[in-house]
Amino acid sequence: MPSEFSLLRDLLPRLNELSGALNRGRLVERAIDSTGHPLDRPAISVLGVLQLAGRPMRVGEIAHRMKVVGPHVTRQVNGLEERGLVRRVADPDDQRARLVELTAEGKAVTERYFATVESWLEGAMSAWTAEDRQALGTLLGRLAEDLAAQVSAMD
Amino acid sequence: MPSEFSLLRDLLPRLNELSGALNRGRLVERAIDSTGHPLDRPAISVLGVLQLAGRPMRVGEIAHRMKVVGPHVTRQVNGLEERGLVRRVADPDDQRARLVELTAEGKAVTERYFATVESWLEGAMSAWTAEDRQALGTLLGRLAEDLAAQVSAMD
DNA sequence: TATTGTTATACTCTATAACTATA
DNA sequence: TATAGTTATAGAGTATAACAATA
Repeated sequence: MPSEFSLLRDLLPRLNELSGALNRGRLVERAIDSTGHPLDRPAISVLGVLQLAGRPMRVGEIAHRMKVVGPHVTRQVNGLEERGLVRRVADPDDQRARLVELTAEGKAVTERYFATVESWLEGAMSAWTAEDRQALGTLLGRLAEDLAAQVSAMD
Repeated sequence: MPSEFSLLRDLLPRLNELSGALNRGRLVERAIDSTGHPLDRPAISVLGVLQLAGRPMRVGEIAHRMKVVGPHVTRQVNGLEERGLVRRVADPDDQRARLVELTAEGKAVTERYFATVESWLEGAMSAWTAEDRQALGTLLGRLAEDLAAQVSAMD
């Protein structure tokens, strides 16, 4: 009989391969090329957070979603503002804070980026059934949740 | 009816959450603490490659498996050698090259690390059925493969 | 005094370039 | 001249510390 399924031997290497395929293929970098702006990964990540939120956000809020610290977002926003992709506006509720919002060009750039990424994913998974897509999404979500719970339990 | 399953909305965020859960929890760093050596991620990665291969390897071979360039591995091996976790021995087949092999202490450290990681994975996934574990492994492997093929097709 | 954000600095990981030694 | 490895340097990404302004 075949030896039992092992998380260490059978699951961890798959996770490594996946992250390798994403990095090695420089998929993010190629999708950024399609935007016409020389952005880097954290910059496009800021744009993506704003786009998905669909509203202006504080620096601290963006940092929280990206799981990074504030100063890092400040620097990215500075660069994006210089390029005219975001602007800072006053926060009516708190004069200490300002809100970061996408400009029209920023929105267009982000939409081009997302469209490119989606078309590649569709290309890679064209042979997948709807059931398998759904199953992967569900299982991945569950793993992320269970790992987060495990981490909490360890603290 | 519910809107259709979207790779962009339903799969990509799950991948992000997973990588977030792994990084945010600093799982690798905690597992390293269990080894009793102040190693960093690339260093433990070199040890893991050697352990999984089960034989001495060339620097270039290690770099290939880690998907990084040679000089990076050289630096890691230098550090590991100073700590007595690996040693360099002559390659009988090619005098230009040397082989990197684990010392007894290096093996012990790697085994402690792997055991810790596995116990956490087991803890996180204790409620998972064997079928779901297997399904996730299979689907992840397939996704990694299909993405790699997509990248090849784009070159 | 607590919180939001910024500036300045430093650290980790990985890459490129130039060089040495052997094939 | 090609290949394996090393040394030195540089860059991207993110963190910590110190500070300013407002609550």
